[in-house]
Amino acid sequence: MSEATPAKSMDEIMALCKRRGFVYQASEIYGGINGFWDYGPLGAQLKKNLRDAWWQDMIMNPCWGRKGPNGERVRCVPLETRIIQHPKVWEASGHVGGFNDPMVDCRETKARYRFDHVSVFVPASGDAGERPLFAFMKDSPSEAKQQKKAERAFGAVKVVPLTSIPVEQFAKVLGPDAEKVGTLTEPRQFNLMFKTYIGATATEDDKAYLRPETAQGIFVQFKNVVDTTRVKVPFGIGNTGTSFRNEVTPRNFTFRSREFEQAELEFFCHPSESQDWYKFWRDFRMEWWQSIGLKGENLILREHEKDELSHYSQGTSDVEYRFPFTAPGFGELEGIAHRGCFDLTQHQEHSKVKLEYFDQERGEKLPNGSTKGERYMPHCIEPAAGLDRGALAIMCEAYTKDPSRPSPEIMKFHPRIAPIKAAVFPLVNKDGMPEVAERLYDELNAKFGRTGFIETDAKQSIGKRYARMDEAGCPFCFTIDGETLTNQTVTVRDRDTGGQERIAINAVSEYVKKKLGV
RNA sequence: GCGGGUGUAGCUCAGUGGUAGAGCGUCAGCCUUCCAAGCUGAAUGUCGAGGGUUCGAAUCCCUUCGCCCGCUCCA
Repeated sequence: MSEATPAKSMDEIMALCKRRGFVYQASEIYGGINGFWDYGPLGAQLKKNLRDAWWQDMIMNPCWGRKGPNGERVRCVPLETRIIQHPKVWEASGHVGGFNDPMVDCRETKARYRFDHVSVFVPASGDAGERPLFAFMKDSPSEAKQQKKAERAFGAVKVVPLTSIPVEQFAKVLGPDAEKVGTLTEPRQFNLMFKTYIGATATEDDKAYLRPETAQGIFVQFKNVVDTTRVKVPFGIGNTGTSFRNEVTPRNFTFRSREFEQAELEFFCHPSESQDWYKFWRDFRMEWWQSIGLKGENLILREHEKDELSHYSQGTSDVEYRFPFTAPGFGELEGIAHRGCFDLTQHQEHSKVKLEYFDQERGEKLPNGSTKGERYMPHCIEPAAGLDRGALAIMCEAYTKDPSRPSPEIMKFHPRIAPIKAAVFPLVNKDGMPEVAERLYDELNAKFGRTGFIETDAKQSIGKRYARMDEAGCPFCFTIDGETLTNQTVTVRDRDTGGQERIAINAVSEYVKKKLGV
């Protein structure tokens, strides 16, 4: 951790989130429920602003109107797909298999292993008899240690997976770092997908899953979007919505929640252009997070190593933020993955519906001037962002402690994301100031109320009202004072500096408009 | 799932067996012409929940839940 960014206290951030109504524990009056968090009034608006910014910059005006690597405007359309999909969707996507890794625990060492990752030294030939079998993890210290023991016991040894050993024989297995035999539990299933039942009878035949990602809904509707709109590859389909994962250990405030919201774009392109688009999206997504306030060295773009990649991926990058609880490490905000044609191919195989795209602009030129066309399976670039993680990163980044100020805790939100956009205060609650404040408040609320809260408050001292706005992250406060009544000017107080300037009261709307970028 | 810590007002916390507390915040009033100022007053708790021991439990014991840290996990 560098000197420039002193560690922020997660406890203090969480306390402020509760105190000012950003985040509440879900079902708190019943004792809470592990892995679930609710947003209070300010948090709900903050997250909506984040979601709206994504929607605007990814779908309605993708990449701020910038041209893609093909030299044309980036084109995207929205989609809203359901949390519950046909169960076969998750078989095709690989989630049913992948979300069911059986695990074994060691009763002695308390270690937990993925069942299919554990190997065992057994005699090269014949039965071990009453002698133990020596379990180990490949490429861990246990490998050499157990091999030594096994060779002493059996002479020649061979390696077999633990999955090939009948559970009845586990009593003979010596765990990787155990002293006694028989400490491994039988393999247990960990279902990372939430299960539910469709229909009132709720039998096993009615089983369905709550989606672990929004992406599959997009792939499943790819053909409908192509057939019913005038989109042409390359283009993207965006979808925001709630997903569910039965995390083994929900941890770190809202960072690893069991219910969370994603904003995913699946961008479809010709295989030959896919690398260019991958790089394009990777770089834009990094720039986008920076543009909404995650500036500085706490945000990084990290390209995955080859051995980190999924078997189908030809490249993945993460936008990562250094949270107080990950520092000096980073936590993932968004993954930008080159998924190749894996998903569409999988769904084509499982559904038996052709999902290939017929590209009329490709292929050899015909005498009449048109082209012959080319049929291919589009490749897909997937920028998949976590909105709750984004909101959390924004809150952590915004949280600033300045003991030199009378109100030491300040949320320095980017104006575009700030849940409270502006506040209007009469300096004192008399002499006609409240009436002027009321009129200005009405004007601002009518013009900017759709972007967030506009506040007004005449009670208590002006310092206290400014302080409250600092903690809530309101970027500007407009104050009506004695001078307003004579020359029609107000003061603008800047949240981050506490500095003030004086502007004409009829210029306030324009000022806010410009600062909010709306 | 394991181990450690923790849970008292909105927030931070004190309270080790004998009437439930403080600071800050919140609210009301007064005051106040620019930064949590001052004065007066007020509200707020099944002491995380359940059970037990005891004449009596926030306090001791058991169970359970949440949160934090470490392990484990993270397709």
